[in-house]
Amino acid sequence: MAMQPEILELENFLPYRLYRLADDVSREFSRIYKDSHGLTRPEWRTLSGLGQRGTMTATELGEQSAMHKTKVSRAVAELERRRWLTRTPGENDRRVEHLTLTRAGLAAYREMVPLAKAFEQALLAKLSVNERASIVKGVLSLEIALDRRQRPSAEEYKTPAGKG
Amino acid sequence: MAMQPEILELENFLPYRLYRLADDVSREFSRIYKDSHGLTRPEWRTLSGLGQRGTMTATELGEQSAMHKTKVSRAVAELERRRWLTRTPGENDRRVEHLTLTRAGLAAYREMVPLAKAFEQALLAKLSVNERASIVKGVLSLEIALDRRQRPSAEEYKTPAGKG
DNA sequence: TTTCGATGGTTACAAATGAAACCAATTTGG
DNA sequence: CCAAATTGGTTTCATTTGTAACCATCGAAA
Repeated sequence: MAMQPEILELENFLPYRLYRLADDVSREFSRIYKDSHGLTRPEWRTLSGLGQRGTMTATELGEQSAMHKTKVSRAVAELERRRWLTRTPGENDRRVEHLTLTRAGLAAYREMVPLAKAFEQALLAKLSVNERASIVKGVLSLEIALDRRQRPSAEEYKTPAGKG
Repeated sequence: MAMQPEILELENFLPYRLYRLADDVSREFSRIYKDSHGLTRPEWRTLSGLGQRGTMTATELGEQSAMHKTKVSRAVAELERRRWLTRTPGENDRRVEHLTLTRAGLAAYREMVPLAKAFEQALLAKLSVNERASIVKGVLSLEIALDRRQRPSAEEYKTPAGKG
């Protein structure tokens, strides 16, 4: 075996491929909230988190949607400015603020959820049944391996609107 | 079917999970080039690309490693400042610059490649054989679905881009 | 009570990023 | 040959991001 210097093939390097893939998907998806409402990703995640859970504090939001304190803080400030959410001081603990979507915020959320789901379905629809199973299983296993998994359910990725 | 407003579960939303996963992996991996040499990701990719292919122009580098012009430009400037690469004006076309790693740049590259490979192996080693197959297959299928796949093999890069 | 250390959240500052303007060399179409 | 459009690459400027410092409140301990 020749001792030629070891070469790393960037195009086949998993961290690079994952990043690139996620970035492409995310960029594509961002149209949904960026083009329609001019939201940033942290803002979208905030809206999404509150729409999903109803009420959270900034810290909880950060945990749920994997955002740093400062991102949460700024996103919340912007959504408040738009009057898409309100802050309610905690009764027991005055440091925390309970965040809730306003009617307007909820409306925006409800408008975007179907688009988001459609996006995901369209993406998965480009794959075969086996490939769908693979990406779901693969991603989940890596999440577990990194001990970063939040919720384990994978049942939802079965099939987009009919088999095949 | 109840008419409750549609909820999106962020934790199970593929674009979000992909992004988060890639971000975690990438952040973890960045120690290898950040902690040891203070490189940024664009700088690492530049080093990696040139180490792999030998010589490229800035445009080619951007294509290979999915970086915007400006990122390439700045990364190249920094690596040049470190004397890790040199620019050679194109003979036929004086707009382009052929970039090549210096001895020092190559040394850094050779030092980091085994670490990068070890990182990838360690990551994959946390998965079962089936899970490994799944993530590889799943990622590849999505790359293809997005039509973003680069070449899976470096065999085709043997020739240094001589026209025709 | 007072003090001290943690915690929730914001802000200040520096670095990284992207869009667009820009410069220079090159090609194209008269 | 020349003017316009193109291309390779850099720079400027505004935005986004992360780190760290910061303010206020809280909980525990003395």
